[in-house]
Amino acid sequence: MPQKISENIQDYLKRIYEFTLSGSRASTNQLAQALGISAASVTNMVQKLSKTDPPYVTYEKHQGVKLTPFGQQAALKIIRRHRLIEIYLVEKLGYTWDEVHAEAEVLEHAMSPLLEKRIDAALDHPKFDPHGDPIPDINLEIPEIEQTALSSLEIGNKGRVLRVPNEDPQVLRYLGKFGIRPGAHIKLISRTPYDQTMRIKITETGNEAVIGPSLGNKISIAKDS
Amino acid sequence: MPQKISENIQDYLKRIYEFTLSGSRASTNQLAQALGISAASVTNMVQKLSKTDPPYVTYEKHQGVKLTPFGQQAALKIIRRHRLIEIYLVEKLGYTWDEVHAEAEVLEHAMSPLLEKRIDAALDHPKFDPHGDPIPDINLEIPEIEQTALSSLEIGNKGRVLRVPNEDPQVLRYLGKFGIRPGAHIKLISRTPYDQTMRIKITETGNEAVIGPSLGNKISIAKDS
DNA sequence: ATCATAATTTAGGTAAGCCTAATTTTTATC
DNA sequence: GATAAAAATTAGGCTTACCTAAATTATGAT
Repeated sequence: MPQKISENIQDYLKRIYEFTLSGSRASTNQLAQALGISAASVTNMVQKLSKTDPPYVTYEKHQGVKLTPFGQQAALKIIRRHRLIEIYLVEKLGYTWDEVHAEAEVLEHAMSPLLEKRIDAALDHPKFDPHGDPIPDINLEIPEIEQTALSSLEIGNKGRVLRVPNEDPQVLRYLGKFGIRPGAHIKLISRTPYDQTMRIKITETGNEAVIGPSLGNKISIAKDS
Repeated sequence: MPQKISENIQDYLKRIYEFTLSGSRASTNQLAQALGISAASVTNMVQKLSKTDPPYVTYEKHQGVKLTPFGQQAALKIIRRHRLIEIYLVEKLGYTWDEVHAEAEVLEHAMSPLLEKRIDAALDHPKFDPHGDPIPDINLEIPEIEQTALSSLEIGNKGRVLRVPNEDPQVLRYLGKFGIRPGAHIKLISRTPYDQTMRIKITETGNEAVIGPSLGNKISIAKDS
């Protein structure tokens, strides 16, 4: 019955997109926590999003949500803007990579198609944001990258960092200190049997860093063959 | 009694600022029209804005509103952002001067203090926006400029354009076509007695342009002595 | 000064998007 | 497969910022 929905759809869609990347559906609770609102509110909004014309999501009670193709386009549109802003702020305005996420989170909603185009052009159509996340192109195509978790690296083997988690400034500053950034070459020194904590060496800086297992799972690398 | 008010205060404050520049109070109807909402809504909001702590405006029934010093600071803060964005878009992203107002109108609300600082620095602390409007500095001081309306120029006399109206893209494109922009040197050729329509010559381009009286009143110049 | 008209305010109401509390459904364990 | 715990939904409410219609106040022309 309803037709149009507000601004913050975009936040819902982005989160749903993230949570359903792996193929599973996004749960009400997951979304509530990620969005910082109550589960009841999520249920409510999700029902609306499934009844627009066309619908943004498919929703079945107690089964979680999935994006429709239409919803996915909408999500990718906003993700493209978010990541373009991030890389722009770093490249052109001297931001550090731990500062850009929060800023982009706000700016993405205020970005016109024209501004998107100009920023894209000013950066010569960048393919990745500062954290290594791929930027959907103008047609919202997103390149598939072969990547594995840092945690799956074997001791003594080497790899190249592809992406790091992007939301927590503290983590980003920690990683930055050691030179762990997209493009950095690393080698796994050791892994404790008890808690899987890793020591890795960063080729470019010569530093060694300690990475816990949960962080290790969020850092993506390409393994050296 | 109330304490905090929403986002769009800023739009109210900006408009009130503009309408009270000349010293008079801003009327309910004026604001309603400028904001594209009903007069009743303006009355309502204005009452709220006069009851915050501290209040943004002083308001007396049927007498219109004025900004308090607090409200004026808030207005200048957003005007600074608006104008910084405008000049940034022109200087760094290839916008034309008729495109930037609408864009800035949205972006100004999404601009963090850090972004403001970076943009200000990237442009080396610009003093004017693309339309010649002064940009309040970091302390929200706004330089007073000696200026008069184009319409007050005497026939045969010369002047330098200081600012042009900034909101209507059509007008801006018209002016741009003749080279009428801040800094341009002009000479008044003639003025019809009947409707005060002026013909002016632009030194830089050699063009002649016809300017009606209402537009002539909105273009500010410095008269050549 | 009166009175029509214009401007403003008041009253009452709506839609969005959130909330808490109560209820229902699912899930996981014994 | 019963049942306790967890997850999700429904019901009912709140706030913000808008609206229209009706009432009030101000203004300006005679």
